[in-house]
Amino acid sequence: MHGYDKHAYEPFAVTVDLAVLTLRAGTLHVLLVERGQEPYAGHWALPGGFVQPDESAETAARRELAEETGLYDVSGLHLEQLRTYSEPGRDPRMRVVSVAFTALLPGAPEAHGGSDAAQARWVAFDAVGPLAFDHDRILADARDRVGAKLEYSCLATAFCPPEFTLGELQQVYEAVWGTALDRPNFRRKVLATPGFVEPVPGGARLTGGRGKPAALYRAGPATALHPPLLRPTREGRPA
Amino acid sequence: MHGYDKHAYEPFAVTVDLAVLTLRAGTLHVLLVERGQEPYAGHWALPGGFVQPDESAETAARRELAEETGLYDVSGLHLEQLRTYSEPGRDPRMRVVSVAFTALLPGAPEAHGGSDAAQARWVAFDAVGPLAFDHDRILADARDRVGAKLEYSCLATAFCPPEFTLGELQQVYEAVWGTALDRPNFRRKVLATPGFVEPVPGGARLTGGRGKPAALYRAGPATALHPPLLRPTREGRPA
DNA sequence: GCAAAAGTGTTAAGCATACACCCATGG
DNA sequence: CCATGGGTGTATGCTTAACACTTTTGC
Repeated sequence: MHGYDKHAYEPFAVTVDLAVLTLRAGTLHVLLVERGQEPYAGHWALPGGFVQPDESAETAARRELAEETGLYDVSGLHLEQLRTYSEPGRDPRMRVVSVAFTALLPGAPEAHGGSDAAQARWVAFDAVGPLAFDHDRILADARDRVGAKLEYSCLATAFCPPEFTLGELQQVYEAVWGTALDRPNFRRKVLATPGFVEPVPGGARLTGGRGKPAALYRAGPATALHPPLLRPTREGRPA
Repeated sequence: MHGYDKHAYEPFAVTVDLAVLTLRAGTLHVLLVERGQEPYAGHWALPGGFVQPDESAETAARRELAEETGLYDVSGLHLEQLRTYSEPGRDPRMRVVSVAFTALLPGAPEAHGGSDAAQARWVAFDAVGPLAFDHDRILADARDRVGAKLEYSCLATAFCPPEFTLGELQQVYEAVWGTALDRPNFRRKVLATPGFVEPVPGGARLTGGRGKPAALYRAGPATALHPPLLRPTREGRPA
C-alpha cells in the first residue's frame, strides 16, 4: 500500500473536536455546544469543525477554539493533541475521522457563542450528561490525560492566569484529581522544583476575601516535573 | 461548523504509519521499508498504508503490522496510537492525514517483506538515516513516548517473549533509555511492584551461555507502575 | 477576638542509591 | 579456577507524609 492508486483509498472527512477545560469556582468545567441539527439535534457536544484544505489539524483546532470561546488571542493558550477517533460508525451519515484536542484555559471568560448560532456553555464535569457521537469517551480520555500530565509536567499553570497564588495552583490539582492535598507539602514540592513557578517581586493578593494575602507567582520556564508530583495513593494493585 | 454541507469539507486521504520497535542483540531496532515509487523512491520509510472504508485506524494499523512483519498472529502485540500528523505539505502530491502508531515486538522475527514487493528490514536506531516524508519526526516522537512510558507503565514486558529473565527486562530499559542501570536496585524495584512480573515456578534459563541460570518471569496483570521507575538523573532544569 | 487563609517547622517512615559480597555455570 | 552473569545484603541520604504551629487579614 505504498503507491498512490487513486482508487486505492476512500475520501474521508477530517474534523477536530475540542475538550476545552477550565476551572470555575474551584471545580473543573468543560465547554459544550448545543447541536442545532440532526443527528443529535438538541444534544450537547464538544465544539469542533472540519479541517480546511490548507490547514493542519492544529491550526483548525486553534481557529475553532477562537471561534467558540470568542477570545481574540488564543495564541498563548495550551492546546494539545489528545488522540484520533476513527471508528467507522462514529458518525451515522458519513465517514468522519476526528482529531481530538485538549485546551486549557485560565479563569474562564463568560462570553462565548462564537461564530455560528449554536449555544455554548460551561458545564461542570459532574453535570455533563450523555453527549453526541463518541464525545463522552473523548471527554473521559481528556480528563485522564490531563490528570496524568499534572503528575509529571508543569501543565497546571495553564489553568491559571499570568499571576497566581500557590493556593490557586493547588486548587487546580485538587479539582482535576478530585482529592485534597496537604498545603504545606504541596507548597514545598512546587517551590523545590526549579523553574516550575517564579515569585512576582512585589505582589500579594487576597484570595478568599479573608485571610492573609498570598504571594503571587508566574509560570516558570520548566515544562517537566522531576521528580513527579504523584497523586495520593490509589493503592498499588491497578488492574 | 456543525452542519454537514457537502461542500464545506474537502476529502482527505487517511493513512496509518507504524513505528515497529524491537530489541535485537540488546539494542533498539525499528522496522523500515524501502520505497519503490516516487516520491522518495529508494528512500527508507516507516511501514504503513491507507485506511480502508470499513476500518478504524487501529484495525488498519494491525492489518499493516501483520502484512509487514509476516506474522500470523499479531493480536497479542502491543499497538498504541502515537499521534496524528496533518501538515498540509507533508505529502507532496495530495492531502494525506496520517495516524501514527507505535508497535512493540518481542525478540524480532527475522523474516518479513510482507504482501507488497517492498523490501523491509530491521535497522538499529543509531543507523537510521533520513527517512521519507516526516517519518524522522514520527520515529523520534515514538522513541520519546516509549521512553517516557517505561517510567510509569509496565510497557517494558511488551518487548519480551512470554517468559523472560529480569536481566532481559533490564536490557529493555537500558536500550530504550541509553543508560546503564544498577542490577540489584532494578531487580528490587521490579519485584516490589505488585503485578508487574510473576515468577514462573520451575523455570530457569542460561542467558549469555555462561553464568548462573536466571529465573524466569511472566508479565503480570498490572499496567501502571506506582511509584514510577525514573530514569537516572537528567538534571532538574529541563528548560 | 475569632475565623479564614497563608506560610513555617519538625519528625518519622519509606524509598533510592551505591556499593560489597555470594552463587552457579561454562570453558 | 577464572570469567561471566544471577542474586542477596546493607548503610547512607533524600523525599514524602502527617501534623503542630505562627502570621496576617476581614469582620
